[in-house]
Amino acid sequence: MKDVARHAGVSRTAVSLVLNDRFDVTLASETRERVMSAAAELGYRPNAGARALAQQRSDWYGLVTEIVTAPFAVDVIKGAQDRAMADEKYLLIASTESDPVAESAAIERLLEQRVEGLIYAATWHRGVTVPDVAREVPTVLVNCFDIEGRFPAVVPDERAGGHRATSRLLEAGHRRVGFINLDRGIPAAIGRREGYLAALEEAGIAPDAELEVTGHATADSGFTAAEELLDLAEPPTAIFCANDRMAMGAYDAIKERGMRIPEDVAVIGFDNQELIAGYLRPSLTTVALPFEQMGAMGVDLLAAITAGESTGTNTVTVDCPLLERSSV
Amino acid sequence: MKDVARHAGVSRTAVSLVLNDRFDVTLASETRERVMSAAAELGYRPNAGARALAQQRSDWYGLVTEIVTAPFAVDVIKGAQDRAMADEKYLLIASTESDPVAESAAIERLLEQRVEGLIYAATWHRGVTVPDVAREVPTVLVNCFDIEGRFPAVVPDERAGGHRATSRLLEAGHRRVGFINLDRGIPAAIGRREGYLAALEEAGIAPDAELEVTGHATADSGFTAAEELLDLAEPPTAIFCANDRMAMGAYDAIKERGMRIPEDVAVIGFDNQELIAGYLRPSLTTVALPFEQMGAMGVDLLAAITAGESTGTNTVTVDCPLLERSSV
DNA sequence: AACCGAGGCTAACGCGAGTTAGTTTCTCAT
DNA sequence: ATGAGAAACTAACTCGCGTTAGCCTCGGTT
Repeated sequence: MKDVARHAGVSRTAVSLVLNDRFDVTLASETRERVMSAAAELGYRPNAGARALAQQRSDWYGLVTEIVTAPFAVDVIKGAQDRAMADEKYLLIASTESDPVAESAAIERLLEQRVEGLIYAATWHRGVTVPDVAREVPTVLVNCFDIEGRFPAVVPDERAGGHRATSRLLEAGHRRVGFINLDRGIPAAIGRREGYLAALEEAGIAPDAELEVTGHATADSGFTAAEELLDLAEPPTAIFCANDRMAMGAYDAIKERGMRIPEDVAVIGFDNQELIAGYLRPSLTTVALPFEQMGAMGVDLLAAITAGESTGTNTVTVDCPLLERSSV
Repeated sequence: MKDVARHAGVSRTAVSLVLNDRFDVTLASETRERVMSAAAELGYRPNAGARALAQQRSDWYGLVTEIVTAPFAVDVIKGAQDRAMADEKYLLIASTESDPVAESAAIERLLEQRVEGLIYAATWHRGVTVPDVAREVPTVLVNCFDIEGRFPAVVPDERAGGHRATSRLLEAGHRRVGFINLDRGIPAAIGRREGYLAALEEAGIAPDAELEVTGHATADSGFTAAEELLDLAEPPTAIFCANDRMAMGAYDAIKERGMRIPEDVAVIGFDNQELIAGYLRPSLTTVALPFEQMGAMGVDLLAAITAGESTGTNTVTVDCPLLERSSV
């Protein structure tokens, strides 16, 4: 900056004023131009760190997530990143393996970088305990919620998603809709089931306990669960699988019996794992978890909080859209 | 820091010396302790930005990658992140959509943050053109190489991977090994084919052009290609698919004919996309692309370069391990 | 008694910016 | 001719920290 000043024949102050578009201070437009061209000529690149020091703000948010090769994490990162960039903010990403100690350490490192806020994202929707240090700056949870309710959170609307999937099958004319749920207790299992039952009720269909089975989130367990359903005296004509992996197993079970999808049995999944849903044959209609949107929403919330526009510990739910493919 | 100094009754200089473990300067150990406890008591957290300014080094590397949402990208990030953390370095991640303009802009932003080096990672192995600005700092390419050979690169050993996959099938006793390759021209297709042919030759088997077909990286094309192979007068007893998605399609083709995997036809994939390989039934034996390792290696290379230990534009190849599952 | 060196510590400068209080020059109305 | 005010700049301080040169004290030598 000193060089630019010398090159333009002005003070360093002037350079700073010009480069920051400070029009409240009067500078001859001829001077402004001289500075601008000097900066361009010298290839001047401002030092973001020095600016952060002087301005007492870093323009950074920290994103803490269990990267564990989970395909989900990336979408959150991408959503957050894009939104942050639009706000001229940067994202410092810290990956943890959900080891509480390492997690605290990672957050402390982010705090040393003077992040203005934290986004704590989980790879699967659940209650979490956020390290105490996180309270030093505004913190927003994404795809998870604080067990003690101390932080604002952004979570997917599992119930609406389950409702949407089930309704889609009912609209297609199915009356016996099987449901392969996830292990009980987790928010996804609870919410999706509520949605399933609500949709049935709205359609005036009494729920049949026989049609509800539980898998364990794997393709194998989906296979077993689907067999169980197809073995019923009065088997379902459609199956709502609480995740795509189980749907993948269900596909095998259906095909092994020589039945066709969707003609004989319609299938709908949940999660929209592209690699599965997009490449199964036929491609899988499924409900998407809005990771990207949640990431963006997290940044928005953080921005609102740091700007003092929002506060408190409210929870925002994000809609889960249905992606129509060929299995219904 | 000033507060800590006051609280401990020493100068700020002393605090700095203590906190940085500068034992070359003599300080009474009693003083050191007083400073340490004062810092702990006040919950002092150093300002990384200020330190960076004073020391003229940021401890940051920039990681530029396209569409972070590709399942591959995460592993590179994770590998790089973990290795960087171990070196007390931080990673600033910038995602781009492989739009040259946006890419340059992203790199410029990283340079403003004074990153000490850049890692430019691609989601699929290929030649790329890196924006010129990248030359301002040490830059390493990961999973891609500079068309003009100006940058050092870390790439997977496609040939060895293809060789390994084919050999595995030959060892299992197969003599007619089909090969569903990717579209010609890309490094993955070329390398994997070379490995395939080399393995055949070593086993004294003459390559049969009939056994080599081309797909287009999708499950559907894998299905079609597999049908083509199975329709041969003398069909293969094993199929090496150049990626897992095509293997997914091949599975369907094989199963539809009532044949079993691996008893009637063995299948081996490439890429190790967990969601596919791990959940197919039977699970897919496949060759893994060492993304995590390449990310780590990228950081290592960068560290070596900035330390002046390495230089030049050499290309490092990383081995692709075979993951045994149940399809062979 | 004068000198010396080691131990223990700090004043002061610099890193690259933003910001404020002030100075100088010019113009115009009185 | 005299202010007064606007226009056009700049000196100097600050942010939080690392670093160097130097200061002071004290014990031991010659």
